[in-house]
Amino acid sequence: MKLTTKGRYAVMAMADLALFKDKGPTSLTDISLRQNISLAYLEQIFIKLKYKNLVRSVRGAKGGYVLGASPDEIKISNIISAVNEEVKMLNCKKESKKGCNNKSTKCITHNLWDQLDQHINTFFEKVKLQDLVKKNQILNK
Amino acid sequence: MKLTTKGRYAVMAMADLALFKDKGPTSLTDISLRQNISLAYLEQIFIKLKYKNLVRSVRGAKGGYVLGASPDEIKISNIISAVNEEVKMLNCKKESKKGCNNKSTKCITHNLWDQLDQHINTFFEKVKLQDLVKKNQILNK
DNA sequence: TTAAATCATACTAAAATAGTAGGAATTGAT
DNA sequence: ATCAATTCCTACTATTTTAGTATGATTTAA
Repeated sequence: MKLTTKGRYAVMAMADLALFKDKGPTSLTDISLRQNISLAYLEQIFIKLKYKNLVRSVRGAKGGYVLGASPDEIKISNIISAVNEEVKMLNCKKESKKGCNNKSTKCITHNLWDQLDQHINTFFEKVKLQDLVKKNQILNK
Repeated sequence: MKLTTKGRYAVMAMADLALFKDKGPTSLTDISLRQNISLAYLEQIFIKLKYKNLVRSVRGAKGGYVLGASPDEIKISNIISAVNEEVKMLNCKKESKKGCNNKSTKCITHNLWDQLDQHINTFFEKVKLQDLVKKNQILNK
């Protein structure tokens, strides 16, 4: 599981889009200024968001981005996984050369990381964009 | 929140210690061989584990490390936080220069990361070293 | 005395992260 | 038709983190 500023930026930007969704397309310049994120970096992030249909783009002057769905339909997990291609915390198969071979004591902790991954994903599955912009409070579900 | 191989190595090594806890001190050389982790790297990790009293060292020949408490008293969260000094996923105060100032839209996602952090910690708080080695104990008796 | 072990510190290679840079294409407004 | 604002695209780069090496000192059972 990757949880870096890129994912955080993506969520912040999406929340920003949600906040201003009734005012037409929001330009990355605006988001860049409001959220204090480099414009060029935002552009890269939005390419990925668009690819996953989380946003739609409006090109040209007065263009920008709009949400690809309503805020109560977009899960945080969707956003995170859109910008960080890797979702799994640990894949023993891929690390087989490093000693983890799914048997014996070498992979004692395999299940642990697997469960953690599920745990985090579950968390992000439950929280919608809507939850972030509504009173800035995330409800316990 | 940092979840890297260092934390994984630490948990693996502690699990290894737990498995062999009835056979006197376990040397890092043994762990290194069994878990396929560089010896010198393990040494650095164990300095930190020892500092947090998760292990006790026995110096000299036939020495090694023993658990600082019984496996059912050691939480995974203790191990992770011992080797990765930073436990918090995001601290807005420390990032104030980057625009997050705990107010307005700039910190929309603050609560989200805060809750995620709690969520992960809760998970690691619940799992004990004992839980990891239970299954494997049969195999190694 | 010796070998096996921890302890301590400094250095380094590799990878990931977080950007920059420089343009090309599109389109609303004048 | 032109211009400016915008997305789109690709490559490059600086910084930081991670993971690992290297070297040697200290301790202690045999």
